Amino acid sequence: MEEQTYILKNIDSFELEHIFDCGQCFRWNKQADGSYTGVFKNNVLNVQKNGDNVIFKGVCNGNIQNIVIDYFDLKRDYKQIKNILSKIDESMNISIKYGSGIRILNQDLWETIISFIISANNNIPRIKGIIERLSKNYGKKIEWNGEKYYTFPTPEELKDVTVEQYRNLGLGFRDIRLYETTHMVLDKKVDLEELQKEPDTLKVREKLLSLSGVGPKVADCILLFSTLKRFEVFPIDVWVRRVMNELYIKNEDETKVSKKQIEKIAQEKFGNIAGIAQQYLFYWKREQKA
DNA sequence: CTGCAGGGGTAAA
DNA sequence: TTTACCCCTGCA
Repeated sequence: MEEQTYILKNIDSFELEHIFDCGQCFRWNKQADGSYTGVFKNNVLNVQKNGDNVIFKGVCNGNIQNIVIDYFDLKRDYKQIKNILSKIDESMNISIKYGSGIRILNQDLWETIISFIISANNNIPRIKGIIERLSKNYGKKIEWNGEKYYTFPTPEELKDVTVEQYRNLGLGFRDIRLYETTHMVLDKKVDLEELQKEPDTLKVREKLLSLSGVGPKVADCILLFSTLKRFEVFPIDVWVRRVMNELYIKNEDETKVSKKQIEKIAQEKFGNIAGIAQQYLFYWKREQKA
């Protein structure tokens, strides 16, 4: 594959740190020069920001411009979304200023499912390590710029992998979940192409929940961060619970705040773009702590 | 140095 | 509603 370059000029709402460190993806790594390199589908890309211009460079399976526009959700008007959300209240306004360059990536459905199964009760460095080892062992190699990269393995590529082999990669108790989900997808007990076409979000959610290792939080992450693109869902993890309690509920013990309570407030305040609001709040809260 | 809690939850009891 | 679960890290 030949290297391609694409330059976006005068871009609005696009910050590398915000996009890659807001918890939606696991395969983008910061380089010494501040740029990020990542693998998605059969593409390896380096993204660099220079003033208001963004330079995309890498090897792509297709036209780099089309691929970038799709993956980075460039057709969506985040300025308008931020306008709406920032008027809701002052906390939302502050968190949006903090993560003003966030964009929700269009990530491959299969990769998102497996990545977030791995994320359960886990921390980011370990999640990233597991995904890299999975790719290195079972994905396809792509060489670019003297470096080796590996695509995320397809269900077919994981067909013969045993539970024990997963365990040896450091999956821990998630080994069986990965095995079961892979075979449910291979056997079309859950048909990902059908899922992609299904308009009813609740039906899609139900299907996702039937997968092994997918509970409410993971299902919502898949709905929001993959090509399913459901911006109305509001994934609730410990950070989101924390920030929602601090801002709106103010319970002495945040662990006592129910999911339903948080969901209701999110729905009332943020409506059909609650998922994006969640990203601003999550990034804001998490970076403050870090 | 050893011990132990806790981490972007889930499934089974 | 409560509890165990793999593995790694941070900290007492």
